[in-house]
Amino acid sequence: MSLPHAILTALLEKPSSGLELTRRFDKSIGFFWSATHQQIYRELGRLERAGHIRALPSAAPTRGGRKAYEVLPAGRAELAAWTAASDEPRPLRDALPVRLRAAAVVGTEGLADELTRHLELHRRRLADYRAIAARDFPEGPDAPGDARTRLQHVVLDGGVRMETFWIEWLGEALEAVRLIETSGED
Amino acid sequence: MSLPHAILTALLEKPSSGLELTRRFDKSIGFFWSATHQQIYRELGRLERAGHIRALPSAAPTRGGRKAYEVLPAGRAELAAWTAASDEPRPLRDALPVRLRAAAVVGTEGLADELTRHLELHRRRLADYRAIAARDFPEGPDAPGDARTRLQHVVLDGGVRMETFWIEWLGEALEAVRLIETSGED
DNA sequence: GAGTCCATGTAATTGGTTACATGATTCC
DNA sequence: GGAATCATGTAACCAATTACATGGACTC
Repeated sequence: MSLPHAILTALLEKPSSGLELTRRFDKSIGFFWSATHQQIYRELGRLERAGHIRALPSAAPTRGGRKAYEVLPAGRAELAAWTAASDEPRPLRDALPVRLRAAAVVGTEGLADELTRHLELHRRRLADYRAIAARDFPEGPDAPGDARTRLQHVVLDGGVRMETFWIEWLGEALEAVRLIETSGED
Repeated sequence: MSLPHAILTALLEKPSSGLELTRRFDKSIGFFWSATHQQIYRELGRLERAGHIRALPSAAPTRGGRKAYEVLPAGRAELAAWTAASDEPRPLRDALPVRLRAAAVVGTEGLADELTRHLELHRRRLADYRAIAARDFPEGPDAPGDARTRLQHVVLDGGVRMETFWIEWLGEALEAVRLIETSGED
C-alpha cells in the first residue's frame, strides 16, 4: 500500500501530470518503489476521488491533454500518518538466490553468464547513483544542509549501499560457480 | 514466476507434503522467496496438473490426509531450464526509503521509533542467519566440501550480507533523523 | 492528410493476500 | 465424545503486469 504515498510524496515535491510522474519515478523515487504509467494513472484517479489530490484548474480536462495534480491538505495528512505508522517490512522475493539453490540441485549450467550479466547491471546502477550523488549532493554526506536535503541524501546512499551489496555478493557467487565448474564437480 | 521453481527445488532437496513445504519455506528457502501455505497448495496443484510433480503413491488421497510430492523428470528439466535462463531482476519495492523521502517533506514525527524497530528486526534476523551458518556450515566459507554445500552456503551468506546492509543503512538513517530532531529543524 | 510521437487511459490476466471452510488426528 | 490442533484446501479481493486503445500535436 505504498504506491499512493510515493505519489503523494512526489507531488508534494513538485506538482506534476501523470507522465511527468512516470518519468520522475523512472529516475528517482521509483528506484525504491517502481511503478508503471498504468499504475500511476489508476492511483491518481483513486487519490483524486478520495480527495487527497486535485487537478490543477489550469489543466485541460480533455482526453489527450495534460492534467497536473497537486496535493490537498487531506493528502498531506494521510502521508504524515503513513510515515509515522508502524509497518512490517514486506517479505523478500528475489529470484537469484532461488536460482543458486536450484543450481545446487540441477547443476550450474548457464548460471555463470547470468550472474555476470546481473553483476554488470548492478555496476551500472551503482555508477548512476554515484553520478546523481555527485550532482545533487556535491558536499558529501557530512555537509550541514537542511533536513530535507540530508534525508534525501540518506535515501540515495541506501541505493548505493544496496548496489554495493549486490556487487559483492554476485562476485562471491560467481567465484563459487566458477570453482565448481573448473573442478568438474558439476 | 519463481514460486513453482522454488517449490521444485525444495521438493528435489526432499520430497514433502504441503505443510512440510510451508514449514521449510518459513525457515529456509522462504527467506529469499516467501510464500504462504495457500500459495503453496495452489502451486502444488498446478505443478501436478502440468506433470512436473506427482503425489507419492503411499500417500492417502483424502482431504485431511497428508500428501507428499516428488519431482518428475519433466519438473527437473523445467527447473534446469529456468536456472540457466536469462531473467531481469524484478523492480525493487521497499517502503522505508519512500517513508524517509516522505518525512523529508512532511516531517520526521514518529519515524525514529519505526526505524529503531526495523533495526531490531534486522538484527534478530542476522543473528538467526549466523546461527544457521554455524550449525550447517561450521567449517566456514572457504572449506572444501561438495558443490551443493558451497552453493547453499553462498545463498545463506547473501542473507547475512543483506541484513548487514539493512543494519548499516538503518543506523545511518536513524542518526540523520535524530540530528534533525535535536537541532529542531523539523 | 499520412505518419509519428505524446499523453492518458481501458481490459485481461496473473500473483499475492486475507479470510474462511472442512476433514483427520490427538488428547483429555 | 468434545475440544484443540493438524493438514489441506476454497473464495474473494487487491495489486501488478501486459497488451491494447484513443485523442491530440507536430512534422513532412
